[in-house]
Amino acid sequence: MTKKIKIKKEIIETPRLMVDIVLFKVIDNTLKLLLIRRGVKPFKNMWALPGGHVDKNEALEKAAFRELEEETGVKNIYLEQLYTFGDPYRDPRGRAISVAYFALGESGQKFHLKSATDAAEVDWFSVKKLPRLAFDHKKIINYALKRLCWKLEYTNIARNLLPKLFTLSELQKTYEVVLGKKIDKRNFRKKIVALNLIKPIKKQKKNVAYRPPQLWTFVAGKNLILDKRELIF
Amino acid sequence: MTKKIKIKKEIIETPRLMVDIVLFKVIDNTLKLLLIRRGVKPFKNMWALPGGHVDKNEALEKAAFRELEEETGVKNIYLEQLYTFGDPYRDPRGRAISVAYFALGESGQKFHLKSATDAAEVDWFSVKKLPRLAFDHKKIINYALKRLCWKLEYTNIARNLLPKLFTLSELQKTYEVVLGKKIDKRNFRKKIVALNLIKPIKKQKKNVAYRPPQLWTFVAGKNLILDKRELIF
DNA sequence: GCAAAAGTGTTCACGGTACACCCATGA
DNA sequence: TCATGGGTGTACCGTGAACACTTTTGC
Repeated sequence: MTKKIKIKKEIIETPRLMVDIVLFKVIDNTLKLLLIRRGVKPFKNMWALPGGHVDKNEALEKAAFRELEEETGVKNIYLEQLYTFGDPYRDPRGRAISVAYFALGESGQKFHLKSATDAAEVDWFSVKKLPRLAFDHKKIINYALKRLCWKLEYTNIARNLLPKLFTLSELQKTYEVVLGKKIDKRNFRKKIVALNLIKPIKKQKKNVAYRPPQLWTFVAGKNLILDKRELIF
Repeated sequence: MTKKIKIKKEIIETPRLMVDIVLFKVIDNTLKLLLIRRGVKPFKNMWALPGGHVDKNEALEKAAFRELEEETGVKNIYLEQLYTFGDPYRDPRGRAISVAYFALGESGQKFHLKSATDAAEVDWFSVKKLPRLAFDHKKIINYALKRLCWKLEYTNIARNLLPKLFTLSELQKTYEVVLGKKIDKRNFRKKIVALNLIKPIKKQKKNVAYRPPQLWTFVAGKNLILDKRELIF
């Protein structure tokens, strides 16, 4: 070890700080998330969440965006902080805490997945068929899944899972896939429309071999919490 | 091997990791929180949240308990993680991120407040009359207040603000003080009792100059999320 | 005309809210 | 007997859930 390290150690012995990102996306009517295959030790060749170290003067969120793009090529997504995992033994290399981020990609959006030195492979996995995961990433994912389900029901976060224009059936399908349950079509439409979060646009979807559906778009340009739960964030 | 050392070197360039604690308690029918007057620079003599550095191999929650006790003498409280604040310029000494914790003390509980070298003074402040605060602590407190209001309505977290035995009026008062609004007595009782979270015990409160009230206690030994919101955590 | 998804209303149960009076005790 | 907080019930409204048929298009 160099002298520099020694000095730093004396000043403040602080844990390493990292970010990990759980990126969800609905693909083929399935809720999927993005994983990388680790190209380096520890857990080499095992699947893990994209993530890495926070730079000395880098905002946490920026580190999350950067690591995601470096390791997977993904950018332009919705991102919010999830929870900070700090178990002293969660990383075999030594103490490291991870600020986990929760991210959503638009259903239609094409990502140009690319791998990197430390991410030998990148791929989408159904949340129902996850491989064994490195570190405590399984725990982080479970937490993210709960957050996603909750936010879908009590916020307009679905906007980040859908393209600008969509049909009510597509919206409903998104809810069903994420929540893992069937929803009554009439009740769903009534409720969603009553919330005034989406509005119909003049166009209809064309060239479908059945009655052309109305296209809708989200009204507000930002993410909202519905009713009293505005208190949460 | 050389490579390994190189990685270590990079890792050392990590932000400092700290914890801050927002401890709430109801005193004299007012929602208060615990602050320290800083005994050291920066922000010397200014009021701030209790908190400090996380030790190299210390769990985050443990660091929060430790710092709180060291700086204020307070122990045996309810604690949960709130949010991680990581703005690069939040600390004038240089990059530091803070994992904020949210804590609750029992209304009757006596704390032996004591000051320390870095906490020259310790005191409770009404959330409505807070002094100017060091760092971004005002922001952290606002966030904690929202979390508290929300959790009070959708979880049984009130258990941590009250002593083992309490009257329904005391419970209602706690809700009113935290939420900052009057609640109808009959509706409150109906709702609370219907939730089956509390049960009456045989004893009544004695030596009061009016009809002696029934004493109640929380049923479950742990903290719960009510109804569908079990999804959140 | 048929396949395929779009679109549409009513009924019922339950939880939230508004609202006012009598009760038990100590002084 | 009075002052003080304790304790109780009913009526109304809005939201959530259950449930089935007609419509519009492309082929």
